[in-house]
Order: sequence, then structure tokens, then C-alpha cells
Amino acid sequence: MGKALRSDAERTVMTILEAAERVLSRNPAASMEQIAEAAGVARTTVHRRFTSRDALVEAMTGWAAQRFAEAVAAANPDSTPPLVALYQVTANVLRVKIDWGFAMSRAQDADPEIARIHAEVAEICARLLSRAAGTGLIRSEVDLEWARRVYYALIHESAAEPEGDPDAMATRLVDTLLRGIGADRGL
Amino acid sequence: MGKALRSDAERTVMTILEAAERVLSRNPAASMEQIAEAAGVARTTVHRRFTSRDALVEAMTGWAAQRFAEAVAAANPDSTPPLVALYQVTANVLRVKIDWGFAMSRAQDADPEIARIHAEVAEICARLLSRAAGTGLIRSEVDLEWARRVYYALIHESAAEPEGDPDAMATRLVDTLLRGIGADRGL
DNA sequence: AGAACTTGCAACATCAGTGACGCAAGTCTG
DNA sequence: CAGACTTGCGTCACTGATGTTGCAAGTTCT
Repeated sequence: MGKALRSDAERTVMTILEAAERVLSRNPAASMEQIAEAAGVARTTVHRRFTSRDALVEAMTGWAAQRFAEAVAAANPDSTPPLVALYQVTANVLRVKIDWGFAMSRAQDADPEIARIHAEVAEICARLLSRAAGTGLIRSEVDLEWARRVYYALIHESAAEPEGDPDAMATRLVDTLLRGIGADRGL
Repeated sequence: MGKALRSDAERTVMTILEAAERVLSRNPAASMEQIAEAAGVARTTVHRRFTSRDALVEAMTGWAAQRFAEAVAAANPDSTPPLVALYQVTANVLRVKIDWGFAMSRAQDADPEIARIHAEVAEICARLLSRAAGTGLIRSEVDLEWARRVYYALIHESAAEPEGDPDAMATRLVDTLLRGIGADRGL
């Protein structure tokens, strides 16, 4: 980590990151030129701030991973009652995912440090689901790994078309996750 | 549509399509070179059979869309009882999606004709869900467009990690779709 | 068998995207 | 205010991917 950047440079970096997310989420193959244009900045400036294209994407995924981890941690997923935590985590994560969908989708083939953050979050999520199963919130015959995958898939789908506020989206999401779309049939 | 191809050329085309799916699903930015290599064919041959990279991808999406439509139609989704049709459609589509995941994901920004096929399938799916709601299979307060999105998302997630036979996957999927992962709480 | 077709190979042309540099003009910061 | 930093612009070099062509060797079809 070189020197601290001057305030205007810091602002430029952030502007570029946001523009890159906007452009790349629409077209993952977009050029640096298009990103620079969207950021209202010269192409050379982008190259000055980020050594390479990969470095830019890496910076994006790193930033997003950070916010992702914060969003999950802020919901106290290990100490709050499972159902409450589930809502809270969902709403918080949706807020991040809506703005950083592309960056978050790139976590797998990124820096090991970033992959670690995501793995850690995944584990927190697994623990939360496990606690939920323990309190009878989740049917005992449900495979928890499958449950986690479904949860992630619903978040992904939900964030793809933001509508209304994240809290309402979270409510619908958790409701669907727990009850599905079917009618409650007699047992 | 030029002349009919000779049998060996026809085989080559199919080999390339399958190799392209395999390669591109792992790395969407893979080069023609890599695709040719995976197909066990010279790069020039790929270019002979497909005018451009886009043409190749287009051919893939077209082929996949065809099989997709067939898979759905084969389940008689408009005449079979909703619950049966849902299982049947799911199993059939999973079989296609497992092998043509990349090609199917490219339907949106493809040829209008291909987009039309997918739109038609989506409508069939919407009708099926509507019938399911009519028979009380789906809770009345559930938004059917959201239901369709969730259904698609589950298929996508399921096909991402094929395990066991498609029928078992379909069973788990439909179960999750209708009942969610939560316990059946008293009403 | 013979005509028509297909493929691999090698060579070539092109092009878009990437990345680097220096300089003049503008912006921060102490 | 003065020095340090940042940016836009023009320019250049480089690379990898794309797409084409001609020809010799092999395959299909009748």
C-alpha cells in the first residue's frame, strides 16, 4: 500500500469503482474505455489508479466483499434469534448486493484473501441455518448445504430486479425461503 | 440456409457446439482457439463452420432453445394436472439445462427468434403456475411473476451442481419450491 | 472409382483493447 | 502562496484474438 492518496484522487478512485460496477454489471466484457467514460474520466486516469484491468476488478471485489462482510456482521447473526437474524441479514445483504452485484459475483476467481472473506460469510450463514434448524425453524430433513444454496439463489434473484425497499424484499424472500410458494396442506 | 452439410461436417458442427458449451460454461471469455482445441479440431475449421464468434454462440443458444422448448412441451404442461406437470417439466428442463447451461443463459441478448422461443416457454410456465394457483396448489397471495422467477432461480441453482439423477433433483426442487425449507407451523 | 466435399496446416492481414509516457493545465494542502 | 499532486490529452508500442486464403491429404457419396 503506497502513500495515502490525496482527497481528490480518493474521490476519483471511488467514482471509477462505482462506474465500473454499473458498466460491468450490464456488460462484463466492457472495455476500460467504456468504464472511464461512465466515470467521466480519461482512460489514462483509470490506468493510473489501477495497474491493470484485473487490478480494477480485484479492487471492486475487495470493496464489495468488505461491505458484504460488514452487512452480515451488523445483523449479529450468531447471537440474535435465528428468525430475526435471517431477516436482518437478508435486508442488509440485499442493500449491498443491489449496488455491487457484479463485484460480488466475481468472488470465486479472485484473490485468495477475498475468497476467504466470502468463505467466512458462508460459514456464518451455515451456522445461522444450523441454529435455525436447532430451534425447529427449519425442517429437520432438509439438507443445510442445499438450504444455503437456495438462500443464496433467492438473494441473487431478488437483487436482480430491485423493487421497493430492501426490507419489503427481504420479507418476501424469507417468507418464500421458509414456506415456499405452496399452500399449507394438512399433514 | 445454404446447402445441406455432408454427414461428417454435420458431426463436426455438433462436436464444436458441445465443446463450446463445455469450455464457455467454465470461462465465458474463452477464445476460439480453446474451443477448437476442446473439440479436437483446427481453429480454422471452427471459423469455416461459423462465420464469427457471435454466430457460434448464436448457434449454441438456438440449439439449446430448441431442446428447451421440446423438454417443456414433452411434459404436456397445459393438459396434465399441475403438480404432475410441474415435476415432469422440472425433470425434463434440468436434463437440458445441465448440458446447455451457458447457451441457455445467453437467451436474452440473442436473436429475436431465440428470444421468442424463451418468451413462449416463459408463458407456458406462467400458465402452468396459474393453473396451479387455480387448483389451490399455490397460496393465493403469492405473486405469480415472483413465483416464476423463484422457480427459474431454483432450476438454475440446481443445474449448477448436478448430483444424482435429474428426477431426484426435480423432486427436491419442487419440494423446496412449494414448501420452502421451513417447518410446517400451526396456522 | 471419381467427383465433390471437408479438414489441417501455415501464413497473412486486421483490429480492438491494454498499458506506458511526457507535458501542460488545473487542484489540494500545509 | 508555493510546492506537490492529479488529471486530460496526444501518442506510441504491444499483444492476443479474429477472420481469410490456398493447398495438400483424407473422407463421403453416388
